[in-house]
Amino acid sequence: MVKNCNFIEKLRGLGLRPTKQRVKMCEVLFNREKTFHFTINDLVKMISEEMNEKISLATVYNTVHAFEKKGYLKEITINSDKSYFDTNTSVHHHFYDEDTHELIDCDENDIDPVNIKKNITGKKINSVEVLVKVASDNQNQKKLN
Amino acid sequence: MVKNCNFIEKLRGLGLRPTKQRVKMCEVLFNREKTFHFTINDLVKMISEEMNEKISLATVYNTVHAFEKKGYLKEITINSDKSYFDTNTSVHHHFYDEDTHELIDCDENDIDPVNIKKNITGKKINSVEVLVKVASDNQNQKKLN
DNA sequence: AATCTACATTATAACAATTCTAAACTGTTG
DNA sequence: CAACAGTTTAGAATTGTTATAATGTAGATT
Ligand SMILES: [Mn+2]
Ligand SMILES: [Mn+2]
Ligand SMILES: [Zn+2]
Ligand SMILES: [Zn+2]
Repeated sequence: MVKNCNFIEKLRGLGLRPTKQRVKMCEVLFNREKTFHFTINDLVKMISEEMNEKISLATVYNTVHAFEKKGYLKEITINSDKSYFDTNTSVHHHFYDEDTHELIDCDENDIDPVNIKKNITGKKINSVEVLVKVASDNQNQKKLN
Repeated sequence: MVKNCNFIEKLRGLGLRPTKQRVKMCEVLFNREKTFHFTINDLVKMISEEMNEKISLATVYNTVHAFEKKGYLKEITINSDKSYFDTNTSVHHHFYDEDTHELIDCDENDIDPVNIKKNITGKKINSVEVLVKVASDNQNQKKLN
């Protein structure tokens, strides 16, 4: 799903009919080098800009959830106002820029493995994810006060 | 705010009038040994059970936000469906039980300090929080398949 | 104690994100 | 080319949250 433009076959392979809406969404979502983090609204905006025909909001929700269910998108919880999604479906860490509300993926070199020393009886660990919140280091602005 | 029942003085000290709604909410929220994680709905339910008079939903929202602003509650983002709040306002890590949807605080002994090796130019780190998702270790259930 | 006023509570409306519904449409199979 | 299951769609419904504006009240002022 990460390679080039034959999303039609890829969708079929997932048991999803390759409608033009889905193919367009694949292009927007998966035809890129880097991880993409987005909200439904971001996505609707991008699609309507790139497309001459309009795509229904319901379809965007439907398709995002279909891709999520198939394991090609992952929901990321940053803030309870709205859902974020991520084309990087692995367990991974994030930086979150509180000024720009931008998410940045970490790779293995960015954060050392997290050492969990507690275990909860009868429970196994499914994921360990770190969220690092950053904001502008406003030394300059402080001087203004 | 964590001690006993003279919340009236404590509220006044914060510049908040000690109305009976606020005092009741203090009792529910802060009269406990351990950290308390809750949603607005949890709280409304608990209050209406403990109280003979009813309290307005708007007041619960107002008061939770007032306490948050004063630094006695912290919003925790677990899931984008609804907001969670935490009586532990420090930067700290959580275990999240995906079966019971329960949050458990970590203390310093539970997780080693997280070593962040990346820095983003012009940005400073405001917080580093780990979310460990756990679920029942269902070896037994697997045998049933 | 009565009055005053800024702050609080309340019911309800408004709102935004998301999900549901049911009718119209379309990709696929035979 | 049917026929059918899966898909899209507009709009309604639902949910969590915030705004509004009328009423109530804590605490100060007289
Ligand atoms: Mn928030
Ligand atoms: Mn969710
Ligand atoms: Zn990511
Ligand atoms: Zn906590």
